[in-house]
Amino acid sequence: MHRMASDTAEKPHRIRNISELAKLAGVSAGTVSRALAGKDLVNRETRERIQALAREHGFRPNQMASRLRTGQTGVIGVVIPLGHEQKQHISDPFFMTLLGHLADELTEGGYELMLSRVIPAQKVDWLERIVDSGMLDGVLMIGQSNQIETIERIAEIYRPLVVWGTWREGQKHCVVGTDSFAGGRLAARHLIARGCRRLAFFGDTRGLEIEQRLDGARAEAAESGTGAVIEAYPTHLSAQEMSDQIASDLTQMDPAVDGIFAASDVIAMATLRLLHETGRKVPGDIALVGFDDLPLATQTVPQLTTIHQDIAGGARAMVASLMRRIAGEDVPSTVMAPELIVRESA
Amino acid sequence: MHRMASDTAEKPHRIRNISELAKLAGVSAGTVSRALAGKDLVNRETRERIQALAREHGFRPNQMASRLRTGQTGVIGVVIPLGHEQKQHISDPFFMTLLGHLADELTEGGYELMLSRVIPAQKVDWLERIVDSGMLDGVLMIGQSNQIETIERIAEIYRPLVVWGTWREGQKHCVVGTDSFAGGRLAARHLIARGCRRLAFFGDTRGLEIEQRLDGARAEAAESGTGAVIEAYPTHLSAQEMSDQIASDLTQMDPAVDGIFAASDVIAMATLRLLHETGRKVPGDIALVGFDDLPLATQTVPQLTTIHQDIAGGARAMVASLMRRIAGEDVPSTVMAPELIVRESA
DNA sequence: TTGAAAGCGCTAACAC
DNA sequence: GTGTTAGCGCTTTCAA
Repeated sequence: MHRMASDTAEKPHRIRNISELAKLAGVSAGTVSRALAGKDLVNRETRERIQALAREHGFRPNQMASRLRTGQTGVIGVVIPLGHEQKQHISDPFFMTLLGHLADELTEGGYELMLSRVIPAQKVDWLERIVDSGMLDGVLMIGQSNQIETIERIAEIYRPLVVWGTWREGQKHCVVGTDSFAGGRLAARHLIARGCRRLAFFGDTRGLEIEQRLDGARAEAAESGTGAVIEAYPTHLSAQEMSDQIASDLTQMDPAVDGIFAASDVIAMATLRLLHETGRKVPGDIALVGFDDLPLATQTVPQLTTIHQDIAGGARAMVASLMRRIAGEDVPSTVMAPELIVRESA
Repeated sequence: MHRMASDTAEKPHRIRNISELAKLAGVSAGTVSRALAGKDLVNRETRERIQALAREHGFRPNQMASRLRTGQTGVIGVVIPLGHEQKQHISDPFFMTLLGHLADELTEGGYELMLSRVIPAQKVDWLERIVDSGMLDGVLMIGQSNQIETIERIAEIYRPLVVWGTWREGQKHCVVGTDSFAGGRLAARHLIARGCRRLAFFGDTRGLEIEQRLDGARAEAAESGTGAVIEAYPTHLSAQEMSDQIASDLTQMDPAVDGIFAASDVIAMATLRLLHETGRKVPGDIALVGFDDLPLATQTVPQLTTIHQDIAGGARAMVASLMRRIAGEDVPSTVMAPELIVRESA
């Protein structure tokens, strides 16, 4: 019944496009376009009148058309390739944290974010499809997975592409990431320094970054002159499988293992729980170092000693590099130094 | 500039649009369009020749143009409004898990996903801007925050909108979510059944869902006839502040508190650690129930007893409802039943 | 300061 | 089967 009141206002027929608004305002479409864009080529009075009219009718110019016309999409693609581990969920906390920061940065820069979670194995030309879609001003990739060749190939012909990941000698594409090898060294050095000699590495080395973390740790062990050794255990990335895998690794591995380097905080957290269940004290019986320094690393019992990656800074660097590449500049890769954060688990 | 040798193809000059390809193939643009779309109106031989040519030159039709023309964007907007808690990061695990599932569902349905993280306070017409952008076939919202009025207003005029959240009597917009009130009841009932009488609730009740969880718990306590009482403590959502807040709540609250209902697993996890630090055993000294049943709930020590929300099922329901709304159907809200998962913390 | 007109690249109705 | 044509809704010269 109170509804009647609102009907007294003449039913504002919905404006569908700029020329309908133009007709209403008694000007041409061009003028409306200019007015709505806030250009000062149009008379201030006319401009404000048109803007008011648009607001009143809830009209907003069609972005698709505008973008087609200008050739600028204002959209950045963020893609997460799931190459070697299809079960890996997009909700992987590290990716999500990075995605969050990316979203913040992009939004701030006035860009929209188009998210693709792709399984490269399903389509050979997955990346071509994305960069050639005509919908994107640039592409940000989270993780290289096992798709380095594809990335290199596309990077040759598509400049506005920046990838999160570890840098490798001689590569052509622009990456932003932490020095995984150095991170691995840091972890092993800490473990060895506190007396560990038989180390276990938990992680899926099919990914380049993880492989380099292991390589770094191995290099450190070898050069330590302590005779410390590292045995690697492949770890699946999906939650349940990871748990099962770690549980079985834990029972089957050499009981003399006194230190574990987990390739991520998520793996470390699962390991922590499983260790607790089998009655082994951390760090008393076994020391444990994680990787990433996610927020959750401070919430475990004991808190995780881990290798810090500057995720927010990385996101900023990715977006900054991408912007410069969109502008035509050639931007080199960014390698950030990892940092050991000593908490309680090692 | 003159075109000297056009046919010898010494340099694979990049094809820029459909008519360039048409010229190359010796057909019209229309035919190329049809061929590339795989329509069987064109001669199979011609079609294959054109497709081969396109592949050879790495040509892909401009999506922006195609979408403008057809009026179908193939893009779904996923928006996360950060109303009452601007510090809440997009990487909130619950949102991210839901987002992951949404991405899976949408990708499967052939849709792209455009992600917006918005702070409604900064722009009154934030939702209008999104739905009127002309870039989206539909919008999915994760969480209602304190923006119910805005959502209701837009839902009246924009049909393809589905929101994750709790359902409230008389609302107009389409939500998919768990019955928060029932979830609150479940948590309180369990706590009371195991003997707790002085309960604390940790959560930010400015969000409708959280408020209803508390209401449900209070209703259950009142009806239990046991004299159980619940005191609520507001909790901030950003990681560090949350921790500090809980720490101070824990020291200041009535020492007789024997059960805690945390509004989310993330809050529960932080509480667990803080309780441990102050030497209180869970569930021995204090029982603890979380909410959400995120993967991390199984990785804490002790594992979290929590209220399960079917996130994957919810994502599926959201996408399904949205598709039907896009098709013009009117789809009612979906309320899923919460489920108590008893693990170790209570 | 404004209007007219020419597209951006693609699709689909209508010819032939 | 394939070509022609007329836009989708907007921006931007070019004129006036």
